[in-house]
Amino acid sequence: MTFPLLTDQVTQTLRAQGGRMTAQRRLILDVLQASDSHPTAEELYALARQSDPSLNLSTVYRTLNWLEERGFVSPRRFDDNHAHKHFDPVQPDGGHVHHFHCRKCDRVIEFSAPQVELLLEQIRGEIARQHGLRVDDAALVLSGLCMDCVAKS
Amino acid sequence: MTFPLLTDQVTQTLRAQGGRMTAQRRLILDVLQASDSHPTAEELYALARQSDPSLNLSTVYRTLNWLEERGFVSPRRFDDNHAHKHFDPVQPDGGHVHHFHCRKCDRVIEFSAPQVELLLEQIRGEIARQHGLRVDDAALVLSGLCMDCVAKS
DNA sequence: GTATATGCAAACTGTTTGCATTTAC
DNA sequence: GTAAATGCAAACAGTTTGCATATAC
Repeated sequence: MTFPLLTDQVTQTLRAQGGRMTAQRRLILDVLQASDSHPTAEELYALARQSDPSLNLSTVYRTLNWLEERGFVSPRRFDDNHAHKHFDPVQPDGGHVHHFHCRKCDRVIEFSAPQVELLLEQIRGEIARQHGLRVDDAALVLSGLCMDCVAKS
Repeated sequence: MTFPLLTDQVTQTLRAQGGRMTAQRRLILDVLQASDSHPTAEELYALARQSDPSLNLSTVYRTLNWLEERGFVSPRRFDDNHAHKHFDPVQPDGGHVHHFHCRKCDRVIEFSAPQVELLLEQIRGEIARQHGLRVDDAALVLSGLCMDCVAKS
């Protein structure tokens, strides 16, 4: 799951926008590319410091933000600790609610449809079989434009 | 999407575990129940303080954690700001990678299968049609036990 | 040479914790 | 009366920012 072109692409963008390819950025990109473990900023920092102990954590954050703004990396959140959480009441019937997040107005819309549940069940089975693991839960987060924002555009 | 029984259920559990139903807890539960906006702890705090300005933020956190531990509320994370992020390289072909999160060893396993993509496509269409919105992206996070942890148990 | 990045320390946000006081049972 | 919950302040983790210094172009 590595993309040998990442550093090159970034260098191009950098050039196009009057930015500069520094040793730190190159290092961070290398580490990012070499890693398939979804590192957090801190983990990436620790890895990169093995090569350059003088690297600063804020440089890592600045670089990651820069990369994210330009679509080179995408943030994911898996762990429930230390995260900015939203709390929903849990459904008494144990049924599942999934979410749609409008990227324009930030609205969150819940949905749950039997057909969706059925399809998800197939996916869960598929993945469980393929990887030999046990799937207990499936969280689906769709994103796009909600009805209101679609109407406005 | 409200469950009138929430406060009652919590009271029962509380009783069963030697806990106490306080005015603060009742207030937090009421606010949680009345709200369909997926409030964060801070938002919930702000809402609840309208009824009881002496309510403390740490009480809100403690109550939410208590509720979460007992399965009464479930945390969700939607916003990319202020969250504990994991960074992945974005795939150049725009293809999709989904994730499996082992709740025991915290390992994250990527997967992407054409069948899954196909099923997700159906879900996206279904939801888009049902709600009249535009779905640009679908993030699927499965969780359970990974192969290693299954083997160990 | 100049604009851009860096390192460092200090600030900031969201969350947790220790402890004395209050309160539900 | 006693164990459990609260309020408060202080600590904590992850992230951002201001500023002087260094460096890519």
